Amino acid sequence: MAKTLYVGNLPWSTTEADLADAFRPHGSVISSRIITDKETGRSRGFGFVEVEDADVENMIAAMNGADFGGRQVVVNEAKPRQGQY
DNA sequence: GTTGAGCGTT
Repeated sequence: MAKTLYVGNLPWSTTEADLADAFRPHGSVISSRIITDKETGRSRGFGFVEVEDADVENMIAAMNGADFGGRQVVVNEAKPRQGQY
């Protein structure tokens, strides 16, 4: 099983690989995604990380407020999206 | 060559 984490306050240059690298040591990362602007292609400054259900709490505790590229990232459980059930 | 509160694609 997996859950999705919302990651905000990211530097503009952050990539999905950077997210995965940062979260991997704290739990099982299924996938990572950076939200980019459809019109400009630039990063919106936030992303999502899909991790194992059992590691969600540990991931948030370990990464929420952590220093990432010089900025303190915000990590929370993502809101449910349309079409999940 | 910019910005900074906010929840994403099939």
